[in-house]
Amino acid sequence: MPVSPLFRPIDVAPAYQKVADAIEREIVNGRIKPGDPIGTEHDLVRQFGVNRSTIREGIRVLEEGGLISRDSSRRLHACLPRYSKLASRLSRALVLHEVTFRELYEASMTLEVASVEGAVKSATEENLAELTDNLVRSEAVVGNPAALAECDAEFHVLVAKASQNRVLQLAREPAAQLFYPTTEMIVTGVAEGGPRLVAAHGHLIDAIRRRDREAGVLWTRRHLQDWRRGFEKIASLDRSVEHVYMEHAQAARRR
Amino acid sequence: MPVSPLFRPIDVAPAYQKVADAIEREIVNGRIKPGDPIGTEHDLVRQFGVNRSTIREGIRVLEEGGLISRDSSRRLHACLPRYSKLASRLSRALVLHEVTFRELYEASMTLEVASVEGAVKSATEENLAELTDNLVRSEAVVGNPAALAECDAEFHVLVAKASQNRVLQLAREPAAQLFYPTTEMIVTGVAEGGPRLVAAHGHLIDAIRRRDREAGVLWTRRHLQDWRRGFEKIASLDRSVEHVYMEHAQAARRR
DNA sequence: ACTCTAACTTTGTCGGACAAAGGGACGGAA
DNA sequence: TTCCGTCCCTTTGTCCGACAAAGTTAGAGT
Repeated sequence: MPVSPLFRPIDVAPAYQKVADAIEREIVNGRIKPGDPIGTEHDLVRQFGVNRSTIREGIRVLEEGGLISRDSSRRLHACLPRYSKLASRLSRALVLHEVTFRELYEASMTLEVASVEGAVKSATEENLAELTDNLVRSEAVVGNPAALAECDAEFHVLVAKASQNRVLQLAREPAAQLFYPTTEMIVTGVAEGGPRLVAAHGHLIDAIRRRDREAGVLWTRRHLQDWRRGFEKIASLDRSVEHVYMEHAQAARRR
Repeated sequence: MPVSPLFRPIDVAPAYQKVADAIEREIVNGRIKPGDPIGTEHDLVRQFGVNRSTIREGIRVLEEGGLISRDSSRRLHACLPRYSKLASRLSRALVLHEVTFRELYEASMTLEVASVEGAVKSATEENLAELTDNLVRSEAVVGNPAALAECDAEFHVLVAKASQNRVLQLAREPAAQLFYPTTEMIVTGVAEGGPRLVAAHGHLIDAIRRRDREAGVLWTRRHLQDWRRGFEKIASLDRSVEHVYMEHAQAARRR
């Protein structure tokens, strides 16, 4: 028969984990706000009553999670986790899970269409200015695949931003980090790829400005189908994403 | 004038970071496969030629990133990052960014509909069996809000799994981790909420089995609109997600 | 008030140490 | 021979103390 619950389960966890959890709690529940200083390692040693090595292990955990970081003088402070850094963790995981380009393509078809729909509904003048600026820069580098691919990635980040939906912004980022690097390969291999890409961006901006949902969705679909056609000229959609693409994500994380 | 590029930039990073990067590279590019042992801390001390404290800090970074973990005997081995753990990082970030329930709702409307469409197209018999099993368990706890909310969360994970699209699975998880805990509050406060939820699940399984895309989309929309109506009885959609919901995510992470 | 320097702090790394827990080997019992 | 218990070794988590490099602060001098 079950004994009466005289004792609560004891929280048994390594000290460094408890340190990390304690600091995380204070940040997540808002008692420590982003930007607030955390104190020196020595402070934490005194407060938690554990050794500095233990504190440092706890700090590493939080740092990797993006909850705290070190400023120019290496002092600790809480901070807002950055989407691109978090997303690169996810990209890495997707690579390890050996997802296929088909999965990437189909998920992106959903996520990018939703982004554009959001942008059509909610884009501000500032968003449109950013997008237009991006378009101008894209046109200038249409013959340079690496630079154009980078512009393309930025363009879609800006579209997602224009949707004013941060959940969507975050949800699309991991796939995008793996998806858009291939753009470089495609516009390198397919001559008309660059101009088509830039033209599609132009139509998309236009649709967003005119708040024309139909057109936005249509051009997003076309844009992605272009990608697909280009990609299928160089590889099968059922190939899994390989580690080479991670180099982009890693570079983005450090940036 | 620019000097000729005689020297490459020196990679200046803390030793623990280099240790983490080196191990990460081996895992991501496949030379160390998930499940492979990493060796003891002492081994790594010898291989990298740095102090054990330094090795340990590097290990914490990788552990937090989900790339390595310790088995029952605390030995290190590479592993496939788990979606729920990664997603809880993202949920945490969303809370810190103070996203609103409206953002969560609108993003989920997209993500869950896409999941169901994928499930309608690709669900296997095994997927259907899992879903049906979940339904049976849900019916058994329809009067218990906490247990029902848990079943609901699991149901939608299973639907995403049935889509066979791991990118989508991962993309929807962060929003879901914040979204579904509210279910408990809703079915507690709204008497007919529980039965309606279970009924919707039943219709969804039916649609997936019949490969009826229209019905799948319809019932997903209804299901989410039910959530919305229920939620608006207890709070505004424009309220931001608060830290209390993180407790669920934290519990899920440790599980 | 401004600048330059010297003293102090903080971080990153190192070396060694020890208790607790687990794994493995060895020997004895069934 | 196979099973089981004990002893030893390894590994991890934690602690202590130390030091160089880089940054910060305070104070002296102009």
